[in-house]
Amino acid sequence: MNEKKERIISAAKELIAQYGFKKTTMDEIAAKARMGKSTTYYYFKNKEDIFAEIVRIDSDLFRQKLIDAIQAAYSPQDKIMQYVRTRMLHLKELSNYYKTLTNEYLDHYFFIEQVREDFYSFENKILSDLIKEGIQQNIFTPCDIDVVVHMIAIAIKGLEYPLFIQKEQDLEKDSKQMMEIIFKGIEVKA
Amino acid sequence: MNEKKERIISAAKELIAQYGFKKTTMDEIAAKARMGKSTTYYYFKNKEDIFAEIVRIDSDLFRQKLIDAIQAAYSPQDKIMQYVRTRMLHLKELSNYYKTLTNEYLDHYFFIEQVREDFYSFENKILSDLIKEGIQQNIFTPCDIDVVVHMIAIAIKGLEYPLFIQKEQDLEKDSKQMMEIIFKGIEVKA
DNA sequence: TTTCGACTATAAAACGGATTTGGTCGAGGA
DNA sequence: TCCTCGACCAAATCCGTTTTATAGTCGAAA
Repeated sequence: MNEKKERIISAAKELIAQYGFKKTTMDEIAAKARMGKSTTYYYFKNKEDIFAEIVRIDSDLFRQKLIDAIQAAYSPQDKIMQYVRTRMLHLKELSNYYKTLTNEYLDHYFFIEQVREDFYSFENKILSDLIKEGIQQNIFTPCDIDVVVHMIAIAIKGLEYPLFIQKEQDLEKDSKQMMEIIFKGIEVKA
Repeated sequence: MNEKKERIISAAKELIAQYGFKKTTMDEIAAKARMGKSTTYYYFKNKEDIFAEIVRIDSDLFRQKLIDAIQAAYSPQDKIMQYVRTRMLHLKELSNYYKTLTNEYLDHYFFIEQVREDFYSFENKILSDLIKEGIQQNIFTPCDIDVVVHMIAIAIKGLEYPLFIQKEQDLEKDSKQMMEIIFKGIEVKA
């Protein structure tokens, strides 16, 4: 990516993070990037394209952080726990990306659905592999992996909820406790 | 409650269920209840009060169904499972009540917060008691009850999510599987 | 190849008058 | 005293119109 393109992305990123996609104008983006509005159209097809690029960058960053978190952990339990923890902690920082995934007024943009699906697949693959690994190591009971992954995904949705309604919550602690219960259960062992 | 009041409630309930609180006018409610608009003000302080009463009635109904479900079950596990299952299944039917609890454009009405808090306390109490019961019967491991209840509440939020975004989902199956995992955990028992 | 000012078409905002709507009041009926 | 309602009000909402803002184009020029 050349330097001009980066200037546009950088400007748009800041503006959109602060004012949202709709309230940010191409004039503002161009001004902040120190060029005429028309010039931005030399580098990007349209406004939506700029946004798509920003989301793509955030998405890659987010995934990399998740992968790093997993690799830094050892046991399958710890890997899953770090995955969930990292997911929660970074989600609120990556506001553009998160808004993209949740804000429904963006639904009609074509690429959004793609981004959501891509992340869903990514998450599904990671969790499936970790569960599989755990079963092979005789750490997790043999089970329907898809069901377990689906349940973890639901639990994550629940953990995400306070984020969604902007309620302050100890995401790290909640994530940890939730995964602990999913690992151990609450019944007395026979 | 006298007969006139019931006529107002009944009329308002149907209209609001169909058109929503905002789009339903006092004239319509009065007409459907076969009385002059002014008369409705003899029985209720204002429009909001009518709505509050409807929500209160739905709320009572909902709670009763939950209590019944618990009493029909035996083991603590089954009670909790039936609680969650019943909660999911009836939530979408009680549209007025559910909208009240989730639709944020009602946030500014004072009584809504109260309704939410009341239900939260109710749910908390029920779940706490069931967990406590399970621990006493040596079925659940001794643990921080508040944490466990909080985690179940989060799991419920996650299960609720498809309801919230109107996505079709097998709530009954998901509820069952989720609770099974929370009871048993996914780790191999030592 | 890159930049931009001038331009266009359309979507959104601003406006203002007409209408609707939540709520009050006092007269009158049971 | 309890209940009902028509007439009324102020505020909110609606709706058609005009004005403005904005995304995107184009051709000239550097």
